[in-house]
Amino acid sequence: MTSDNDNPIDLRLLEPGETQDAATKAAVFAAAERLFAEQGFQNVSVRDITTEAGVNLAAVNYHFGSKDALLFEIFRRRTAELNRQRARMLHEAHARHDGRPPAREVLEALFAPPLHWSALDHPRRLSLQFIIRARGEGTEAMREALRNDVSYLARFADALAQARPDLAREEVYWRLHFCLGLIHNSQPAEFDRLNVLSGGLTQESDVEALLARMLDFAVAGFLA
Amino acid sequence: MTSDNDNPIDLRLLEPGETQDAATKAAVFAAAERLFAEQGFQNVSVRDITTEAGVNLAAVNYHFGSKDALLFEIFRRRTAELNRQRARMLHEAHARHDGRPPAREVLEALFAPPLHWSALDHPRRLSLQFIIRARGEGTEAMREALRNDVSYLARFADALAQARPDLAREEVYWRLHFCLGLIHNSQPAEFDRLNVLSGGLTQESDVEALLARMLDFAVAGFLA
DNA sequence: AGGGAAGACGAACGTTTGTTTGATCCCGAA
DNA sequence: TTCGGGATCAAACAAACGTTCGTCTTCCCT
Repeated sequence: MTSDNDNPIDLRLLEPGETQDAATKAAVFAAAERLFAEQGFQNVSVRDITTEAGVNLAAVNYHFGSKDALLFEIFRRRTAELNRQRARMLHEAHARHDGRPPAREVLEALFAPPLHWSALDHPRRLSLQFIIRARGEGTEAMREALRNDVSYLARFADALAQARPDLAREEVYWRLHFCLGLIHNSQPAEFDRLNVLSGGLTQESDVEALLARMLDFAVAGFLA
Repeated sequence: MTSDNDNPIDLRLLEPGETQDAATKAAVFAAAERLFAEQGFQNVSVRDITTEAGVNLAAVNYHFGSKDALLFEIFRRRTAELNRQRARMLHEAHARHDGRPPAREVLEALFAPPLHWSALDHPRRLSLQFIIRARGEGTEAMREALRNDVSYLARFADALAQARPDLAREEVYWRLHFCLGLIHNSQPAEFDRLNVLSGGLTQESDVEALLARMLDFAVAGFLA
């Protein structure tokens, strides 16, 4: 049981009908998430997954129906967890400031969960890479889910609009879009290039420092 | 001959050895760029390309060697053109300000070329999507090229460091990285989500307004 | 102890993939 | 006109793909 593996709590929490222990299912899920995150969706075959998980080839279709359904299941579970953490942090920021949190704390609720996931020793490190990948190379079902599930983003837009009531609503959306771009750019390949450019000066492994840097940049940009 | 097609000047400019007119080669190039940009690299087969181009299946391997070589050829040609435009704008900004351009004009040299390409009626609109795609789902050769070709980025970092001499060099690199993230986020899928979120309030088709918005945000973030 | 459903298994299915082959066409040079 | 070589063509290639099929195995329930 490595740190990347699922705990059974997650499995039962999101699928109430699941009564089986399904160790094989969890192994497939964990192996698929890791391989997909590292190599991309189309570059990983069902045989790669089942070999990595040490289970039979037919396990994917038996437990998840199809390769695409497995992909979507991973995507759905991880995005739900990430958005839950963001919503909770935003809620706490509201509670701390009588419903009108400053822009910095709103953006922190947006940035902190994914940035913490990106830490080298975090159990959800590969989940974040998976989600970021889904944005560009995901199934049509994934992209449709990303497109339509904007309810949690709307709450961030509302909070940001409250923090800068003089700003046109349209502008709030654009700047929120820019802030999200900062997160989606937190990919290993981008960090590698940054390291080459800076001659190893930049340390993306220091997550807290990166979060502070990103917040400085984003807050200044949003309040411009 | 649609607007997306290559002109023969490009072909001869980058491959001096080319003596053949090669209308078929240009048709394959144009069809491949469009399909790859729209559907992703792995979701487009050689048969899709040759059918779209109206040529024989073997044309890809005959003219480019392999599917991957064709991909890399498109990538190499388009990134070279984009970086050339950026370098030229940066050079002009230097010329206008005695070698010390303000941050806004440096960032404009970084943002303007890709943003102009993203305009609906621009002949390089799909080229930009292709380049952005290459960042996440590209071949290992592409990602290595992206990682190692930082020479043109170094000049932007130098110019930005001159505009804010008090800023630690390390910080300059980080904020340049953040600025690049704004560009990479200019994908159709992201714009779609933004439109859903804002209820159609945001108009990404107004490229000049978007460039101004992005510059406001990035300059404030960089000077924070 | 026995019955039965769920799970795991090896093996094969039919497609689709990128690539290669050898014949044929076309057109400029001799 | 004849020759020759680059360009195009239909056809086939082996490999890899996702999925499905029967058949064992396992283990809980009565």
